[in-house]
Amino acid sequence: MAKNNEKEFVKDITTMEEDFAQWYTDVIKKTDLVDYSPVKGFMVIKPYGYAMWENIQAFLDRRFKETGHQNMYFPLLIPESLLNKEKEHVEGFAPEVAWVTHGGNEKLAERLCVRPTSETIVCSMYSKWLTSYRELPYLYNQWCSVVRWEKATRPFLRTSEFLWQEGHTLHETAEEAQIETLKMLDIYREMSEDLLAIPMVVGRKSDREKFAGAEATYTIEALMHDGKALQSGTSHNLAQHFTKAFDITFQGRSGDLEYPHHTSWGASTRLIGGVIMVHGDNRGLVMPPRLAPMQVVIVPIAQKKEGVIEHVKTIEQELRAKGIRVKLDDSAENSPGWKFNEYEMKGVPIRIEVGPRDIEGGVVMVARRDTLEKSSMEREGLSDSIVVLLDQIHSDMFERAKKDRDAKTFTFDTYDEFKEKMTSRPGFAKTMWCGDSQCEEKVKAETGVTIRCIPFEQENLGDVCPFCGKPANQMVYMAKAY
RNA sequence: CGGGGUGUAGCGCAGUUUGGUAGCGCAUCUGGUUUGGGACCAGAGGGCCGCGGGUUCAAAUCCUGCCACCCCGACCA
Repeated sequence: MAKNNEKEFVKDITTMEEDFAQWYTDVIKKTDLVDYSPVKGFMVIKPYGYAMWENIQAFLDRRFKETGHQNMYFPLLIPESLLNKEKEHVEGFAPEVAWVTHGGNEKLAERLCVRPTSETIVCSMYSKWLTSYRELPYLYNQWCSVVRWEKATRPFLRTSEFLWQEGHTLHETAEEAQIETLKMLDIYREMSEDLLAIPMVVGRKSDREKFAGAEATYTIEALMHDGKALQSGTSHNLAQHFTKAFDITFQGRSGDLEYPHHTSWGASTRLIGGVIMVHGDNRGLVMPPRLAPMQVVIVPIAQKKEGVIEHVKTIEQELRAKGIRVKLDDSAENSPGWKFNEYEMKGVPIRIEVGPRDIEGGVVMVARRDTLEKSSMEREGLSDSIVVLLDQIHSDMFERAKKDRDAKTFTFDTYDEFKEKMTSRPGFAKTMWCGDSQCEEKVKAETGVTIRCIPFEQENLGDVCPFCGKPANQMVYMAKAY
């Protein structure tokens, strides 16, 4: 058998080393995850991409419900007057909202914005509903899409419309709201690690980077292959900013009227972009097994030979009975070689090849997408072996991603060293920081690097801010961001 | 909003410099042989060359206006 030739396999995909942005575009197009629509920045998510989103939804939705949340649905359109009620919020979002100005041919008396996020419409409804502390907490979530008129768009990473979920909760006390904020952040971290196999840096946003209208924003941040960071989920403690602006009150235990404490949290289809850029390689996608729409593909060899199809069908049924998402590709149109390449590009975690020789020997050939290793396995007990292997692939992928992230994480002593390292080998920079927004702004203006996160897991790297020389008592992660 | 690029068959592209029958690869269809890393042979179909105006005997090609998308920056999940 001919040795695999790298060039032969990547003919359709630009290599990451050559041009990372082009690699990303090639991968999503060739693997049929999305297509561009007639409207700039709006994309069609095709079945293979949407199945990834469905698996993310299923994981999160289950965890939301396990933690007491219920789904509901709020309207797409928000009157301008509502959007304007919270000052910081409207300043943050006004530049990028889409407006509806006409109904049919009639000009509307008040224009309506297409939701960029739903805090305002949710709060206006909550203010009608809430009366007593006995009704708290409000634990609601919605699955929907939002629109933000972006100037520069990339499929999944930044689109003008994106799918997400947004949770909106009300609590009697500040302590409860803070607990909720962190609980939901932790569900995002758990989803990322257990489903996507992506290690996250977890912590709080600086004031400059926090959500418009939030008291505090918490975030999970992932590092991509090219050394840029991706904000992958956020949870906001909104305190009483919105509940006061929208006059949401309840009669408390003491009998006095009180404002509830408020949280919101969201994760979007952007996560799919993260999966591609954390795990992908020059052959295309590498799907983490629990997220993969297809976990195993079976490719029969010499399938017209007597008994081959019948044999692979028994394997298919056994795997399916174990709850494995399996596809048997017995189409006659394409050769086995074509199928190998196709499913490799699509990132299917395990490929099983079965031909007359294997049937004879009571084995199958099993190829791992993540390592590209190919070995033979006993036909007897195969489905159990595959279940174990899928879990092994998940943890190997997680560990590999973590190693890659750690290798791209660095410390430094001087601002010049920081600039040099950010240019020559971009990634996460760990550093002490003074806490001054002006210092942060200056670094961003000069280098394009921002504070991604003030991590919960702090380390003591000294007591001076290397950017301005002022005293510093907190460590931050900095990076260029998507 | 600045800089760059691209619009030609379902997809990817050549042809534009120097105007003269609209091409190539893949895909599709027909028949046959194949199948352990993108099979082969023979045949077939498929086009408002982004849109509008102009120059010319003649425009994918030259001039002009517009539109769209992609990439890189500034702004943002």
